[in-house]
Formats: sequence, structure tokens, C-alpha cells
Amino acid sequence: MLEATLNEAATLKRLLDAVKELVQDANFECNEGGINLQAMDNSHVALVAVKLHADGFALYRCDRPIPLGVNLGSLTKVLKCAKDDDKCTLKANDDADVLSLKYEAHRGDRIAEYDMKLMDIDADTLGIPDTDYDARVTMTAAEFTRIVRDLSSLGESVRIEVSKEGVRFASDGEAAQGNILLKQTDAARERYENYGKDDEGDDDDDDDVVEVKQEDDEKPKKVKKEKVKKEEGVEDEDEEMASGDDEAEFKAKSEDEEEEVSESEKKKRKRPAASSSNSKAKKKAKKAVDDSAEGGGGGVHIEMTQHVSLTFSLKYLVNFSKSASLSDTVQLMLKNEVPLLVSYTFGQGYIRYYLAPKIGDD
Amino acid sequence: MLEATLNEAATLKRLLDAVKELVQDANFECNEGGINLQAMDNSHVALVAVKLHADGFALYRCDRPIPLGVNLGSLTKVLKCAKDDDKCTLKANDDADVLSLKYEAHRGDRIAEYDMKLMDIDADTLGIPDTDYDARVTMTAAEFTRIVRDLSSLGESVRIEVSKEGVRFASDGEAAQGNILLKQTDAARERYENYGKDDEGDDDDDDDVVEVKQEDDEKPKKVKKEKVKKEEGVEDEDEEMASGDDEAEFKAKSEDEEEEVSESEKKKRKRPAASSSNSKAKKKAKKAVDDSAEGGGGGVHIEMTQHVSLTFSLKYLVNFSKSASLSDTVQLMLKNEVPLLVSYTFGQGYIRYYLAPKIGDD
DNA sequence: TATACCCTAG
DNA sequence: CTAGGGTATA
Repeated sequence: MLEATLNEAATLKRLLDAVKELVQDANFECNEGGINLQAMDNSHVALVAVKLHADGFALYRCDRPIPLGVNLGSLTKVLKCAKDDDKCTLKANDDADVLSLKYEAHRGDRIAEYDMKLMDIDADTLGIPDTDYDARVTMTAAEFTRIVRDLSSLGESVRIEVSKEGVRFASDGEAAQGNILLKQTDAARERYENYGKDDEGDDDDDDDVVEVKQEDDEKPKKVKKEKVKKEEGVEDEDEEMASGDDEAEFKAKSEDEEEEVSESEKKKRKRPAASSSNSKAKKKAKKAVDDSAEGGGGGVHIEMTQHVSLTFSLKYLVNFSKSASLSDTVQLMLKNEVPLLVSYTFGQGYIRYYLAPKIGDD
Repeated sequence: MLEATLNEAATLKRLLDAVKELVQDANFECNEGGINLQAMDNSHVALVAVKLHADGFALYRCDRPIPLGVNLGSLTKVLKCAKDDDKCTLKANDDADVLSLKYEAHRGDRIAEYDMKLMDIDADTLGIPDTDYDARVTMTAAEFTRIVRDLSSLGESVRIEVSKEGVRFASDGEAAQGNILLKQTDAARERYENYGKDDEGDDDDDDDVVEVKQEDDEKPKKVKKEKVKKEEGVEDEDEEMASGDDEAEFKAKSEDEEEEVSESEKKKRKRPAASSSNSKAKKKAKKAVDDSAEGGGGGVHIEMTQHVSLTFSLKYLVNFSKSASLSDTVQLMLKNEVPLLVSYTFGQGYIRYYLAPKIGDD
């Protein structure tokens, strides 16, 4: 028996927007910790992982783990019937053959109820590698969206290169080639210095992190050659990655293993959504965050242990960037030869995309 | 070697918006005076001429004339990657096989560079007839846009009729016929009395111009039967106009003749952008100009030596009217049997369209 | 498949 | 009022 109430149906709508193009069907794994979704796209090049913390719900109850096999197209249709600010209650029985959605206007004078058929989906629970990334790039979600959309009009793929100088996105196309360099700025560094840190749990206190300051390119301040650690809350089995023809692929485990809620996850859930990324508080947060910079808050914050350069399909990145509606900020985690992690964290949880690099590039 | 910097990439973007649908490829003729573009549409019914004055650029350097053969589709794509307020620098070597565009955010934390392949384009430099038009109609660009868009939903073509009464746009369609009469108003006359005059050069001092005042239809004030002169800054060879099946056509010269910077052009460039049509100053200019009229500044200003009535394809006019983003004001120059000139003048230069009339109409 | 127009959302 | 997404068309 699952019963979960979201104060804003918009959260779900926005989540689905980005995911539904990647995968058609997916299991919403519900347990006491919240709701998780993990799925690969059909070509096994991209993986999406969504987490909605139980305590992000106005009401949450899940007696025992239930996988809800959802056709995302159907769910999108049903969610379209909700107004953005409707209170939204999900209900499913243990046999999980139907998902009931109830939309209530906050004034209480309107109640809509929908029942959606569920399906059995082979649990392709993926092992998400627990990677020690070499670079973490934090920037505004809007800027990331803009960049990948711009470049996608030129070419198929983008090379992302992180150096002390900044991060460079470069694409080659028939008609033109282009590259965008985002420099690290003090404003961005201050803005994002602690972004995502309290999300991560144990290590990654600021001393371990390599701070690359823009102005003294040759002697970055706090270089301690530890890796930029991340992803403690995720199982790290099946680290090997099968290489496809052109792009590496994720390999499905096809086992019914629940992603258990780790200690760090629990810690994360205690965080009082302080990271300025709640959808409601968006404008205000953005404004507050841009104390020194105006309009969009340019510049990036970079933490890195070594120079990385990888090439990715822009089609996927454009898709990922749709999640900008969920958070003002996006983080890119990179390491040569391994999948890129694109992470949007919002008050209620996160959505993370993993994208295998194109091979034979850098 | 060309190097030219625009303070706002938006200028180029807007220029391209209107031109790219008319022609696919065109030469940007760069010389010390600035950048010129001249091209016919595929059917040779319309001709577009763009001028960007050298001193309208924040920085301009062109050692010797270079024709940049540009695929406008590609350039549009590349320009899409610029934010409207980006500083935009164009660079090309003398061999002109690549055009480099650099976009810099004004904050400086974002630099994008694009290289676009250039191509050799047969220089179809057109002889633009130096026409003594019989009527000059000055109106707000927005009103013109509105009119041609309205009428284009009714029919294929519009008859434009200029009389002392005003200017009438009339279209016949299957379902309905409609016509719009814009009367000359004192407000419009005052507003536009000197519009374009300092752009034009030698003659056209106000005494030579036929002022048609609306209120005393039967005895217009200063009728001196000189022609309304125009287009001194343009070569006037190949005046003959070949007539096509339905519409007259422009005839290409197919010679590599540079449009040289005439004396009147040079005078024009000294003009301190006083004509209230800089893209930046748009809202303010419009407001200042609307002292007596509200919302868009209705009414037209008409100068004419004789009644004209011509019919044009609305499709083209709708296309031309996209240039309204460049200037608040548009001028129509008409003379029976010869192409209409639709002219938008903005701080940086102008864009002019010539459209052959439909034959067998009036 | 790419482009243009329309519509909706911010 | 502008921009982005979707749809429809070429």
C-alpha cells in the first residue's frame, strides 16, 4: 500500500517531461524512503535516476516496497489533467495493478481522480558505478540548457573539456564549428561553493575539494590531489561498462534488487532544502543568488583534480536539460572515459542522468 | 582582413531573420565603408539591399574589399547561438574561406567562438534603378506589418493606392475583400517631415517635396511638380526591367562590380543616428514620437507628385515586414509600373526591399 | 528531415 | 511581450 501526497503536481509533471522521452516504461520503486525510478534509454547509452524523498511529500506512507510499472506516456497524459498547483495524491495497492491519482485544488472545491493501469516491467535495475569523478562543474541550469541547445543546431555531439581556465563546450558541424568557454568567476564560486555538498554525505568537506580559482591560473589555491568524491548514496556494483560501436553502453543487471536507502541517503533527506532549488522559490532564490551578477548569473564553479575531455551526444544532453524546470542549478560530474553525470537537485529529491561518452574522441 | 564588432548581436540576428527567407546565399560585400549585401530572391521578383555603415560598429577594420559568400541558413544557425546583447565580432581573412564569429557576454565570463565556412557566390550585383518615385509613404513599421499580415489572410496580393487622401491597401480574396485606408494626419506629417531626408543626400529639401495635407483635399499646400527623388547612393545602371509572366522581374547583371561608397553615402554615415530608429532606443524613441497619437502612432505621411496604384504579392510584403524589429518606421516609395521600395532605416544602416509589381492590375 | 507558423507559458 | 515547444508542412 502506497499513499503519497505532493503539494504540487507540477513537480511530477516536470519530472515526467524530461524522462518520458528517454524511456517509455519504468518502475517507480516505492519504499519507506521514498520513490525511486531508474531506467535506461532504449539504446542503453543514457540512464536516468530519479529520487523523491519520502519527507518531501506532504504525506507519505509505504508499508513495504512496491514497484509500480508505469507507462510514462500514460502517466504524462494523466498528469496533464492536473493543475500545476494541485495537491496530488498517489495511491496504489500492494498488488500494484492500478495507480490512483487524486488532484485537489488547494481551495478544496475541486477534486479529480484518475486511475491508471500499471504493468509488469522487468526490473532492469542498473548498477550505477560509484565513480570518483575528476571534475565537478556547477552552473545555472539555464545556461546549460542554452549551450546544449545552441550547439545541437550545429552538430551531433559536443566535446566537454574542463580545465582550470573553465569549461569549454565544442561542437563540429557541417556548416560551422563552435565552442563556448565559460570562465570560472568569483561570483559563481561563492554562489556554488557549498552547492551539493550537504547533499553528498560523508566526505567532500571543503578541504578535500580542489578549488580552482580563475584569476591565478597557474597556482590554484587549495589543490589537494584527492578525487572529487560523489555518489555515495548509490550502489556501486557492476562497474564495468560495455563498449558499443560508437558510444559506450550501460549494462543492465536485470535483477530485482532494490536500491536500498543508504546511510548517506538518510542524512541527505534531513537536509532542509536549503540549496535554493525549490521550484516555488525559484525566482527568489535566483535573485538572492545573483547578488553580484545580473540576469542568469553567468560563470561556472569548477572543482577538479585533473583535466578532462569527453564527447557526448547532444541529443541526450538537450533532453536532460529539460529538467531545468526543476532546479536553477545543474552539476556536471566528469571523468575521462566514464559516463557523464548530469544532476539536478531540487527540494524534493533529484534527477540524475548518466550519459556514456562517445568513444574515440579525446 | 575584416574585423568588425557589433555591440549587440541582435542587430545581425534581426537582419538575417528577414533576409534568409528571401535568399539562401549572398555575398556580404565588406569594404572600408562598411558591409553591404544585395541579393535577389529566387524568382527575381524581390531584391534586398542591406547596408551596415562602418561607423555603426564599435570597431571596424577592413583593409580591402572582401566579398564574404555566406549561406544565410548557416549564418542564422550560428547567430542563434548568440544572446541578443552579446558583443559580436566578425572576422575574416582576405581569402575569405571562413567567417569567424565571437560572442562575448558583457560580463566577460562567457566567450563563444564559431567558425563558419564561406563559399564562392556569383556576384549577382544588381543594378538598382535610380528611380524618381512618385510617392513616398512614411508610417510606423508596426502598422505596415499589421496591414500586410491582415490582408494576407484574405488574399494573395494587395493593391496599394496613394492619393492625396491617404494610402489605401486593398486585397481581394475568396471569402472576403478588404481595404485599409490610412489617412494623412498632421501628427504623422510632423513626425516624419524630415524622416529619411538627411539620409538621402543632395536634393529633397523640403521645398521640393510635395506636401499633401489631408484637411484641404482640394488645394494641397506646396505642390511643386518636381519628382520625389531618391536612391542617390546606389548605382543606377540597368534600369530596364524585364517583365515576367505575372510579375515583373529584376535582371541580374552578374558582374563583379563593387557598390562604391558615393558622396551621399558618406554624408549619411556622418549622421548621428538621429532618426529615432536605433534598436536600443526603440521604446523611448517610439514614445517620444507619439506625442499626439497613441499606441503605434497612427496616420501616415505622404509626399507625392501623382496618384499611384500598384499591386504586389502579399507574401513578399509580409516577409519584408519582419524587418520591423530593426526600425519603428518604414518608408514605401512608389511609382506606377516600377518596383516598390520598402525601406527600413536604423541607426546602423538600412535594409531596403524592392518588389516588382504584379502586372495588369491597375 | 528541416523549417515556419502558432500557441502557450513565463 | 517574448521565448520555447509543438505542430504542420514542404
